[in-house]
Amino acid sequence: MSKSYSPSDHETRIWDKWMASGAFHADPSRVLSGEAQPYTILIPPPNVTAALHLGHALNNSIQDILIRAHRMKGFETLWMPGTDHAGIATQTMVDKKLKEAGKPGIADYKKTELEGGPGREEFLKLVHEFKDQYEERITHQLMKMGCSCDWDRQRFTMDDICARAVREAFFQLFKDGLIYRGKRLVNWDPVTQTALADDEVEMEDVDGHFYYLRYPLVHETEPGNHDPVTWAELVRRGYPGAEDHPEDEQAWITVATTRPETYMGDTAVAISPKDPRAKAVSAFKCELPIIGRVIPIIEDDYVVLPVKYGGEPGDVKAEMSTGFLKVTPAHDPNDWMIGQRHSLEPINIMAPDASISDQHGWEREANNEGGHIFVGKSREDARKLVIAEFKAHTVAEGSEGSLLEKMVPYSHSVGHSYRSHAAIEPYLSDQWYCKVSDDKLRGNAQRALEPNQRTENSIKDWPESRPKMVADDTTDGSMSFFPARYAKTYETWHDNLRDWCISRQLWWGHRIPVWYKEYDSFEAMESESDAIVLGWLKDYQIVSIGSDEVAQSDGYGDYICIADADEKATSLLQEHGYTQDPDVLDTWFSSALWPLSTMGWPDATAAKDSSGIEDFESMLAAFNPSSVLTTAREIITLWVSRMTMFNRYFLGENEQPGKAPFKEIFIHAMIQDGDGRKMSKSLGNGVDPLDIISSHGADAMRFTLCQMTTQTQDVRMPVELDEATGKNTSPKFDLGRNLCNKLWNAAKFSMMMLEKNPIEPGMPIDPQELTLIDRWMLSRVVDATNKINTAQRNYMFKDYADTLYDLFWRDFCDWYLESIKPTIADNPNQRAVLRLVFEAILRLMHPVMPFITETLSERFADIPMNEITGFNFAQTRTNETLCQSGWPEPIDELRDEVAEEAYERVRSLVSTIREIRAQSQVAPKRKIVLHASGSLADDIARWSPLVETLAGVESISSDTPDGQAASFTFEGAEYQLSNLADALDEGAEKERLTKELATIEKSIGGIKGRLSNPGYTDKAPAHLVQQTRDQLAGLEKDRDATKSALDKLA
RNA sequence: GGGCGAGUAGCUCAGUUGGCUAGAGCGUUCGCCUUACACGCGAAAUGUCGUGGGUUCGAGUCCCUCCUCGCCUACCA
Repeated sequence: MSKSYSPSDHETRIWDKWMASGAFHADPSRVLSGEAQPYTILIPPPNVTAALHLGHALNNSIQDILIRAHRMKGFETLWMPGTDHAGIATQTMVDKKLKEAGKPGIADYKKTELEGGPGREEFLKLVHEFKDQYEERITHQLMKMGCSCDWDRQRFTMDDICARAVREAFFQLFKDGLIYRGKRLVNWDPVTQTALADDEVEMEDVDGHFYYLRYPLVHETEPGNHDPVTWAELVRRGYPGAEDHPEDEQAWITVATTRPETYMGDTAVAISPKDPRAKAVSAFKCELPIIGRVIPIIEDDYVVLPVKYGGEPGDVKAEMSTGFLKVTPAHDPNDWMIGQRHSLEPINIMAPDASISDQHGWEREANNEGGHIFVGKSREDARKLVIAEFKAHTVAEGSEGSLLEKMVPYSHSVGHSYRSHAAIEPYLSDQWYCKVSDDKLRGNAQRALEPNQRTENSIKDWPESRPKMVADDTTDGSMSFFPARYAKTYETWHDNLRDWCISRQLWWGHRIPVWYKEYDSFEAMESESDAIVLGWLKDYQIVSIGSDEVAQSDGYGDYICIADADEKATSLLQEHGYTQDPDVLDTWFSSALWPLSTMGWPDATAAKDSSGIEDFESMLAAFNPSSVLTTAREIITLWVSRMTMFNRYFLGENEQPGKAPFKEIFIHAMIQDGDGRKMSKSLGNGVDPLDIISSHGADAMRFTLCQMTTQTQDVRMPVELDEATGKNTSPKFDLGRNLCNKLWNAAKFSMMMLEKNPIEPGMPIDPQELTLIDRWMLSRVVDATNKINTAQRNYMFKDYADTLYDLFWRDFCDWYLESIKPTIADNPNQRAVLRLVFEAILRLMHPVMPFITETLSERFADIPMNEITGFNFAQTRTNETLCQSGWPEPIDELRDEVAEEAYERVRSLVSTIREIRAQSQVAPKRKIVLHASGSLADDIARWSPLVETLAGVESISSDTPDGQAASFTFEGAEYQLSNLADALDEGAEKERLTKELATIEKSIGGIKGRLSNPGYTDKAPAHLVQQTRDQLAGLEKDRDATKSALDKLA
């Protein structure tokens, strides 16, 4: 074996071996027949937008650790791999790449499409190419990391099987009235020109201003005619402060806004009914300057009173507002609500690119309105122009002051697209919604939570629909978060849930399976849609809607949704004048179906036929619900919730909700750089997993990531630029690399020992016949195995890694291997223990460090193992490879407290001697003599030759040393070491003992203080007090022995 | 504004229900190529456990106050 471990020499070969062995392939029949318990993980499908980063490496390492451990424990494991089409992200990315390459972008293809050419199709071809490329890259990365997914079953969220699930889900929800179309304000991304869901909007702080705009007050004499209202009139009506203005001039009110450019869409000004000015002005109207539109003044409780009139001091709105609120229903969600309450017609003043437009709802010319100078301007330019215009004009000719009363700097947070980063425009449009607020979706997502993780309020609002039937019931109350605190995030999200906008104005994604046709009259629509159902579509399950709010507002329209529309149905619809909705579904709609679609739902036979995977029909029954979902916390709302709602909804039967899609959800930390910043491309602080694999090896990376995975929400990884390669790396990975190297060498050394003196097959060995050190080592393995099992059960990955490290490095290398050096050659039982313990260590390490352990396992394959009674391994399908071999399952009786205690004394004695050697500067190779008599001499005789080997002791003498010697205390008695040097430095020896004495005295002081406190002796548990007394007694003995040694020197 | 998390050695982090003199890795110092491993071995130094209070015989751990940082969420009058 080479001097050090070189990962690249082995990883590829080992990977190929695993793939050839079929070790990762899940067999549902073993689950259904009861041969094995299922253990399932669904990969959070990575976006095909980019290569995997370190966060993915962490996420997938964790999943692989869990999967490999359970495989070895005898579970039938399925790790379902796949990728996500990531609609908006991918489409944007491809567009960007095309433009960078100087090729036509999506705008050009859209133009072609409008001209009747094949724009959409052609563009999608390019996206598919991009997707194929990245999917391959991602798959390759996962394989390099060692991910033991069932690669034969890999899915993509837009493949045939997943697409069928999407169509069926949409159909069912549509049929059940849980999908509807609505005309309302959505989060509009003007750059990508699509609607976004609430959680795709990121809030960012923006420095802006409050603009105070004056709107002149008018009487409307008759529609289209109005006269100015004077301040004198307001004075008469008791408007506070009106008397401060010239009485014959036109009066105005002032509105405060951060978005003056939307004033063209104002349809009212609102005032609180509690405002003392309300009565005085509500009979009047306002005239929008420049445009000339006359709008009413309405009273609405939503409006906050300014501080002056009784508003809460400290409330930003009360502090900054004037009490008059401009109402722009088409461009502000709150104004939309006010508009609904007061039946105001919204006026949309923007084009989809957020430029000011009079072609999208603002009938400027028809209504003879001004403001043409704003048309065509971007939001930003329009704002500047509005401000300039207001500044340049006065309320009426000759009046004082401009229409722009003042500007006040104001910083607030504004929604931005998580993709284009453009400011979100609340925009009025027709969109499809999923009624997730329905109890059958939201309610059952809440009920899925384990009751101990739910809040009282939530249990009150959404009581369980039925009690748990059996212990492992996977419906209500079956889903737990780890760490538990994340259950709260999940619950709160549902508490505030609004209906989910599922349509996206994109090309890349699942096309909405709805066809539309317009009719001249309601009767025509009715009769034809009846005819359709009975006629040319009679072979299909269809739902037709001709009377929802949008359909009616558009005239007479009919929407048809067909269950699993095939090409024939599609062409029939086209023949009859129906066109398919051009929009696609939100990516998360298909992601939400991941636990179902990957298992072949709704039609496993079709899935079998199209994929050629014979056992597809058994998958759902065998592997849903999955065991655990491993993901990052940002996904709780986007994904976990939706998967839960859909799984329960679609697997429900007889009005009863179905099972939750997973039993446990593990939320892992996010990796940040050394300064606590997110790793990102733009900051250049990202670390590429493949770079680490090539510099340190996959196992080193995995161990380090595992070791970093604590229960906190963030972990930091200092990033450094490797000058040699020009790539980012982190010194943290050295930990893993060093461990691998140590393992390699320990294996080399063990093998050397076992080859020199081969193990011979024999009868099972009784652990009681083993030497102290062997019983100790076995006991340590038992202890570590228990700790690791607990750590795995609770997703405490750092505990797992630390336990491995301590067991292997500290116990096995530092003490066991060093201890057996003198005896292994002559003790066949010891060789059996070495072989077995090393095997157990390899298996315990394998889930974290699969490549090196498999490699070493190959090397050890020919070295026989003797059975040690009670040291068992789990039953698995085969032991052909280490990754399929059984997990250590030693019986508890191998935990040997006596051996642990005895060896602890050896270690303590050895450490004491080593300390003296170091302090007295004994030459490292020099052998010394230990003088000990009495019971310690007997013990050492039994422990022999451990102390000699470990402490560099040549012999143990029961005589007192005749010449120079160093004294030390051990367990309260005085002993000597001699032959430390050719001549002992008495001064140094005295100094050492004096220092030692001071340390002991200090400890005694502390302990005496505690014992002299009556509160302690009276109230603390008796065993603790006794322990303290024993400790004091021990220390006093040590003190006396040290003193006597010191006296002898003097 | 609401919620969550973090603040422990120079750095990255552990520290279960309060209970031996607060730990690990890296880094640092000293000595070593001691029958695998210098990616190593042996030894050592380094802490007012963010602040201030409280409960207790006893607090890194429980309660309250405040400070700093991060994340989520709400808010464009």
